[in-house]
Amino acid sequence: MLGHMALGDLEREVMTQLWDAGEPLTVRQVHERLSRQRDLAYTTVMTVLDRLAKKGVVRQQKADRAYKYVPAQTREEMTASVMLDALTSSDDQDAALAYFVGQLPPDALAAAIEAAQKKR
Amino acid sequence: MLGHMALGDLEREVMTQLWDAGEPLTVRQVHERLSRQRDLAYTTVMTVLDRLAKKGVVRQQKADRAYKYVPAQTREEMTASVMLDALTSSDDQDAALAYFVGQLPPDALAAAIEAAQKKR
DNA sequence: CCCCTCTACGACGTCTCGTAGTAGATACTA
DNA sequence: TAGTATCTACTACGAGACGTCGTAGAGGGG
Repeated sequence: MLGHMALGDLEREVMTQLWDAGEPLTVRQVHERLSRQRDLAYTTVMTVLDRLAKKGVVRQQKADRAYKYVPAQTREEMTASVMLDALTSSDDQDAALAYFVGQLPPDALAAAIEAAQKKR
Repeated sequence: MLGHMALGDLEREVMTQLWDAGEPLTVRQVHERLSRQRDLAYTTVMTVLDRLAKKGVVRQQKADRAYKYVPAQTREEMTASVMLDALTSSDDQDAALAYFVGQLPPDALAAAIEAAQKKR
């Protein structure tokens, strides 16, 4: 159930906070961080986090009284998932991948391959 | 304005017809082809084509009385666009690309690179 | 016992999308 | 010329996603 639904703007902002934090955050903490830039009700943030949890994009872990929320995937994994989804749900995977690769700056591609190689 | 809005299911089916046809089609022609598999009103197809045109995904060309519709991009281009969009709209392009590449079957990647190379 | 903090649940407006009907223009046809 | 078929334009409506909150209720701390 993790695949291929798009996140809304606010949902993406919330994810950004979670990723940037690097550790599980409570609703209150996310709300605080977002409040530096926007004016949002506490419950709004709660609702969004709840929906993200239902989508499987974040996980909740009970911590004391409150829940802490943590992304189910890293930023890169999520981005790569979306790309992979686009690719595999297409009827022309080979051609599409070729075209995609062709549009990439060649050095970026080389760097990515090397980085991927090193990871194994 | 061509970037990054997702197509619905029916919209995708219509695009498939246009791509498969390989030539501009009228509403009627698209409707006929879709009717082989589904039961749809003529105007439904018209609405969808119209919306696709407003999104810039297809172009209309006046032909005689009726419009003909033609995809603005090839299948591969569209798929690659979506992938590229996901990548560039991310905060971690390098890592995401590396991760993506790492998830690909190695031979698929090699084949794609070769195909892309040959194209220039 | 009262207050603060959380979560649970419901609500409402807006947009997108699937689905379609009706009206009006144009053209073919008897 | 009057009628019929064919197109586009415009409107509509229900469902689902999302942004945005409010209220209710549970549980801990003074």
